[in-house]
Amino acid sequence: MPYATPVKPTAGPLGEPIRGAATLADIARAAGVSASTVSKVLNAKGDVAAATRERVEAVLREYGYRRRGPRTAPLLDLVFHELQSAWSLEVIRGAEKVAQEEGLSLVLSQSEGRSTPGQSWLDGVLARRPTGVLLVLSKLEAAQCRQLTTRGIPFAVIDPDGELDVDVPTVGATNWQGGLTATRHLIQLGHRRIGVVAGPSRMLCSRARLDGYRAALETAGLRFDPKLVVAGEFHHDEGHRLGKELLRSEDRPTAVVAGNDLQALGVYEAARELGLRIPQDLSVVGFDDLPVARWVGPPLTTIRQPLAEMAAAALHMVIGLARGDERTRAATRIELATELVVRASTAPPSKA
Amino acid sequence: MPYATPVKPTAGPLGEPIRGAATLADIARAAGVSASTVSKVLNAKGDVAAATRERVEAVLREYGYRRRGPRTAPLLDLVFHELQSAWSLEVIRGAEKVAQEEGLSLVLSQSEGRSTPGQSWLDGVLARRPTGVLLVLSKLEAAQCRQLTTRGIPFAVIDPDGELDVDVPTVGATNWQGGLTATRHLIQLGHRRIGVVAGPSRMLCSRARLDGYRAALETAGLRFDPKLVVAGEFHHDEGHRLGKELLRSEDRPTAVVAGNDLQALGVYEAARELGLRIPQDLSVVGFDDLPVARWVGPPLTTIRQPLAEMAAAALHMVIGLARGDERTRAATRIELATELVVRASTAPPSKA
DNA sequence: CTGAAAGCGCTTACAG
DNA sequence: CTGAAAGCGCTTACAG
Repeated sequence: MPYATPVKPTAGPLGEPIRGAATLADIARAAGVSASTVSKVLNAKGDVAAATRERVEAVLREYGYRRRGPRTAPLLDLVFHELQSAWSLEVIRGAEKVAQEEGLSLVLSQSEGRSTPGQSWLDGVLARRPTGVLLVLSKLEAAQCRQLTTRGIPFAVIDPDGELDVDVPTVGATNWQGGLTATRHLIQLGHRRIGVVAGPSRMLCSRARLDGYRAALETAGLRFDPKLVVAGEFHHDEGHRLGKELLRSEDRPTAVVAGNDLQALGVYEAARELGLRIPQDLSVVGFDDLPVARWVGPPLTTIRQPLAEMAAAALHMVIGLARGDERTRAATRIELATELVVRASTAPPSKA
Repeated sequence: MPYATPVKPTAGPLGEPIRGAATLADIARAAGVSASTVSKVLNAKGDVAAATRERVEAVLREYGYRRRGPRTAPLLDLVFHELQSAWSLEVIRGAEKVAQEEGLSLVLSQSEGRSTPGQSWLDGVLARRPTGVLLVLSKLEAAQCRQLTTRGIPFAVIDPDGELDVDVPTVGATNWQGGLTATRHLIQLGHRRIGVVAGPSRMLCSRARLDGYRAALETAGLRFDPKLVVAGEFHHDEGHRLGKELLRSEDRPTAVVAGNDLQALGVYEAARELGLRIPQDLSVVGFDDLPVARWVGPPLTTIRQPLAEMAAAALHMVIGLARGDERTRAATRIELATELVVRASTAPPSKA
């Protein structure tokens, strides 16, 4: 063997070109093609035979090729489905902290309502070559996953929106447990008719929370009444609209479990409009524990979801994958615990 | 002249190496030194005589030198003093929209409580060579300004924290006018004892708002009473603490102008604890018009500050400067209008 | 569709 | 402290 075998990068500070890591010339040699051809594959330029392209891509993947070039500060892409409410801010904050510790800079983008970021976003990612990608409430198509993998860019998803391939690393919270705990809290206070303003059913987290609610009712021997369940987007206005629907009905619930804190505030408003006092006439439980939950009147009882910690865990996962850390590769599904925070929006139902 | 004169970049898509823009070799020629020496100046490596360094830096500035290298997707740095509350999110959102339109990616960082970002941040910026830098409630030291200017990285400041050099581009809101409008609204409702929970006095925007309050009192022929003025950080807890101070006093005000919406929510809580109803017993006006202002009970009357638009304006300013646009260079101080949004937290004082 | 060759823009080890 | 020379990693125009 006339050449030193280039190594697969497995450690070393992020962003620094790794000593001994494969160069374009190494890849060319390993794939049995010229440097020109590898360059064309990498830049999606010029004609390359499909078979050649695949062989080169396989070698790129195998060696974990990353362009050297003048060292640019290492980046990490954070992609939101939607930059919405303090929810996003908590995630940003958690990610920013870890990024700073690890010497990474956060690049922020949003997929603008679409659950999958578009090709222009992916082109941008490939051009800026981040250390990794973190998706929040978004998902990637199979082809997009493959492109990232080919370039050696690892990724993880926070709170996946819909189903995902088994091998996509994810971080979430114990949503089912949270729905269960919220409902049990109300049952223990003596509530029997408990309504739900749920999040959109396309989202896994909403479905899990709703199932937790059902489980709590069932184990308490209470009947599940579909008339007490309404669902909509995770916004204040939806909470308001749906809450009003629920509270105007004949046999209105004495308590409501909301899909998140924003919906809970919408329920607050619906209750105000209908002259119902919280918690005397209506108990409300939220989900998330955003800062605003402490600030409203009355302060909101809610299920705390450790958003900053979830972002931090996901970032550590991506960084571990970028380093080729074996222990990270083994544990790419994480659920962090939720927790009931009792404040002043829940109380026993009035005897009326 | 044996060489074509390299041009100063003045137009063309951001991020693309500009046709005809100066290369390192051009700079060396213009400065009468070798390429090696220019490289050393740029990378702060090796010994370079102070005089040589200055000459080279002058030429770098003059030509607006930007490293070519493999084209990386163009970046824009967004630096927060503190990633706090929905306030930051509005700014991020406004910036993100413009960035997307202009094909820029946002890099997010925070200076962690210090009003000036540290050297490690600056090193990062120099390494990733963004198209520009946007500072939010932060400022740069003179030396940091010079380093950015030398590398041809323009910057602007949103809502500057403290005084700034005259030639630093800034975007703000009409804070004085806002304070005036908020106070006049209360005066017109019949209030005579109007308290203020002001923001920190080190911040220009707080001082301007407070001065607007004084001006409104004076033009209405009302006496300014320093006992009715308290000041603290722009947080809920400070609003709560200071509001309580103000409302527990002997001759309590019938209305409070808060420094921002978060402080106003703190005043809400103080009022609840003291058994004062809003707006019957106490009127409250906020500042910012964050989404939460619509969600609380009662919905908050506030001065709307167009945060997203401010961010957008600042971004356009930076982009204009990066392009060398003359019209941008002429107008680097912008104040966007604030606006009174009347909701349900203000009413005439009770006759008691 | 592929690759040898030239070249680009920058960096670096080293001689002076 | 400075620069000529070699070199790095990649891209590109072009011949086959």
